[in-house]
Amino acid sequence: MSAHSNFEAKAELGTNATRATARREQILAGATEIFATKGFERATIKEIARAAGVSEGTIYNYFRTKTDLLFGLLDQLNETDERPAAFAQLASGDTRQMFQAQIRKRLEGVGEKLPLLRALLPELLFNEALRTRYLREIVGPTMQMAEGAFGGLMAARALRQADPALTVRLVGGMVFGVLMLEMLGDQELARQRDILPKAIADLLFDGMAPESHESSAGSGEEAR
Amino acid sequence: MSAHSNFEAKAELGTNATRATARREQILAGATEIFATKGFERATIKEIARAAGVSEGTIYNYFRTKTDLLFGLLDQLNETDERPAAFAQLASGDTRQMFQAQIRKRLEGVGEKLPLLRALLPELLFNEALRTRYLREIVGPTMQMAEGAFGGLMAARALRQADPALTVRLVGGMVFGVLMLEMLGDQELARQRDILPKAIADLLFDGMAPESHESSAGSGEEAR
Amino acid sequence: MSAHSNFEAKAELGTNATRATARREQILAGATEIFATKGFERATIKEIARAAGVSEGTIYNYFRTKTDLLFGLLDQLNETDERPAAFAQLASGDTRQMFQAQIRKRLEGVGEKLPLLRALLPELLFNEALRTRYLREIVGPTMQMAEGAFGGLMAARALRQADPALTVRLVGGMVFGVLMLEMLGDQELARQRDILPKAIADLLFDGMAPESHESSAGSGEEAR
Amino acid sequence: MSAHSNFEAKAELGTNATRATARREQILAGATEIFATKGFERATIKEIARAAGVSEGTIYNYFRTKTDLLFGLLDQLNETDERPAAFAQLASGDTRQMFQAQIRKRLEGVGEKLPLLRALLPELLFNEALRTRYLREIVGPTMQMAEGAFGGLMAARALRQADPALTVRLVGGMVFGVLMLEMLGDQELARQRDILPKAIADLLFDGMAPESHESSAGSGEEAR
DNA sequence: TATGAATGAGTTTTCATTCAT
DNA sequence: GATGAATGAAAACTCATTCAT
Repeated sequence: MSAHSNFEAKAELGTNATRATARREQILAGATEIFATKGFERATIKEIARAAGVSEGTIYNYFRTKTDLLFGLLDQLNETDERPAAFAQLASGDTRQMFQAQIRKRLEGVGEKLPLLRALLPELLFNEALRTRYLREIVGPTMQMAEGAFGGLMAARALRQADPALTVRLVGGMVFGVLMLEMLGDQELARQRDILPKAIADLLFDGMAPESHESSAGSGEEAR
Repeated sequence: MSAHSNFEAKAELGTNATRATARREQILAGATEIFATKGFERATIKEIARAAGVSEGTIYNYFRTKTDLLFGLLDQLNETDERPAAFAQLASGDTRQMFQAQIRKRLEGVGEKLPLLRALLPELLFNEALRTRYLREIVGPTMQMAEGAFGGLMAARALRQADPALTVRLVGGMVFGVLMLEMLGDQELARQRDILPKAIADLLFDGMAPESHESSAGSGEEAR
Repeated sequence: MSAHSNFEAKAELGTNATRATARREQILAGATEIFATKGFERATIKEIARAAGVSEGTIYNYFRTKTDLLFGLLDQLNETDERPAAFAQLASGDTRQMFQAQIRKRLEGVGEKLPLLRALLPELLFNEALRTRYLREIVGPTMQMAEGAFGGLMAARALRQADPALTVRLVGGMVFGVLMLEMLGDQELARQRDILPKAIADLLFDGMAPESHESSAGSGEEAR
Repeated sequence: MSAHSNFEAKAELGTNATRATARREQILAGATEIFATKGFERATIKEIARAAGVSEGTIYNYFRTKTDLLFGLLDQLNETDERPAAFAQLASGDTRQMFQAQIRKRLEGVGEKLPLLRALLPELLFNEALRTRYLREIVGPTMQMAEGAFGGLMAARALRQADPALTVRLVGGMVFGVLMLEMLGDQELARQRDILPKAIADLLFDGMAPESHESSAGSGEEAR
């Protein structure tokens, strides 16, 4: 997204109510871009305004402070999320296939929101209020949903017996950590990105039963 | 570490050469404390000086800029590391036990350096030079060593056949990600912190072979 | 005067010409309220608009700049003034009684306009143009009229012989200064506010003649 | 005081302890000058810094905020005050002469501090905290002292019988109000400034007794 | 005429860095 | 070497004013 890509956005604005919403999103897009590039503190309102195609003053008509922009990003993260549907399907069909597909979808979804994550993550470590809201609104619900799905699979003997809460955190942490490693510039991961879902699925399901071993070796979705 | 705990450090200084080194470390300790608490940008030299028990001017006798302090932390991360010895032992004895112990040790080691990590991590995302050095000096060597160890285990059929490079990243990412989740305030992980090494080992080794299954169920180090 | 008390004023407007005038006054009322509360600089057009029940843009249809609002207040001060009649009556009847009554009336009049005064006064010190107009249009005429009245009284031996111009300024200054002391929060004055006119009259007339002494002690209007 | 008159002040600084004090006063002098000229809000830190001969940053090494500068002025007003001695002498000698001399001294004293007053006065109306401190630290003590002195005179029959508290406020208000009128540009007062003390004394003492009348007419201190 | 969103100049304040002592 | 006062560039934020609707 170029720093000037939003300049014509004004023309597209519709009714009075939607204009405000559109303007808000326009600004948040600019903020995401700059925050993700330089981090929250090093980003200046001037830059964000330029990237969003508005004046500095306008930003303050929509967000009370620079920090409010950060919280605005959280809201956006919330809105663009279709977690609910995501895990529901896990329980049906060939579990391993479903799981692998699910992981792939999650990775892609996160990939799209990577800039948003890069923008938020460092601040989450230092801003207590932001962290609390993130935990309550994003991490918490996701974990609960996943625990349910994992618990279901385990009950159905479709997954190795273990503590669902812990397992979910291990898998979630793995996805999260692998993503961070990639953000940090690990080349190997970038290269093998396509086999990642399969590798993760293998790790989880190989422990299930003897026959799962061959499945790991020969079957499954090909890396795209 | 209290903000005033270093005030008397000056008295303990020895020879001329070591005095300078000690002073450097004194300053880096202060920097770690403050960076970890407030992040790099929000930390001020004044605060760091106070935490380190020196004056602002003195800091500039040892570090050219505030950013150099950050790079100084990297050096410190390097020094305190005994990675070499760490993975060497993996190849011998009961692999699973060793692995589990190893993971535990790693987690504890990282735990000690958590402040250092909190201080560095966010900046790694935005400071290209820092990131490059981190990858070259820390991540790279660690990964290579671990790849060697994992590769050895796999060759000895002591670990499930898979791409060692990818496996190492999955495991490393998991440790890393789980740590981040905990830093973000996940309560469940904090509660189960002691079983974590076993859970990770189970995940890795259960996929191995039929007999490993019972090992997962009955054996193993108890949670402390 | 509540911040929302003027919202329905629009409905009461009459002919085209008076509508404009009414709107002007509506705005000036809002300006007075806010200026008096926060001072000229700290008052914002947005606040004034809200207090006046109009939009910011509308204010600029009636006043070219924020400073023009200030000058508008001067005009209002002029209009509400019935100084002419005020001093005329001084020359007749029991001078002391009349004087005392007059002072009381003046104090009450000023009391009503206190917000206006609070709004204007500080700016008078720093805005040369405003001050000049204030002197020419308000202070000057008032002083002249009062000088005439005082001069008349002195000529009629109804008042101690003295320079009328100076005496008027002493009395005017006293009224003014006492008012300021009260605005600054002096409690004693607030408590004795009702006897003030008598005390001032006593001060002025006791110097007249021997018999005025007892008048000071026993007679006179009671404090309400 | 010109905007650049303090540039060489730095050279005159002495010991470490006094340097800080001198720098503080240097800054307060600049603040007084600019506040008195343009008012608190319109004054900018940049201007004050230039007038004080320091950089903007330096001001913030001595005062936490712009408002703190204002409170610093209050402190200065306190220090330069020799009220205590002032009223003590009233009780002795020819009361009227003493009083007149006292008023003259007060007027001169206030004259010196006129810039300080101009700087503070408008803000006193709108800044509650400032006003409270001003009342407690300046107005209150002054009034109490004067009440004592006036009460003493009245008890000694050297002054017309009246409520001392109210009388003090009338006289104080008169001095204050006359000063304001002069600040507002009244020419008459500027012209008669020298006779002011006598005129005020006359007003107060003529009400005393028959023989005081001639004193008012023929005697007394000549205008300088 | 009335509206209120948009603008950007101008303000206070912070803080890395320098340098005289 | 050590100190910490001085500096001024740069940032967040405010608000009078404009102007399209």
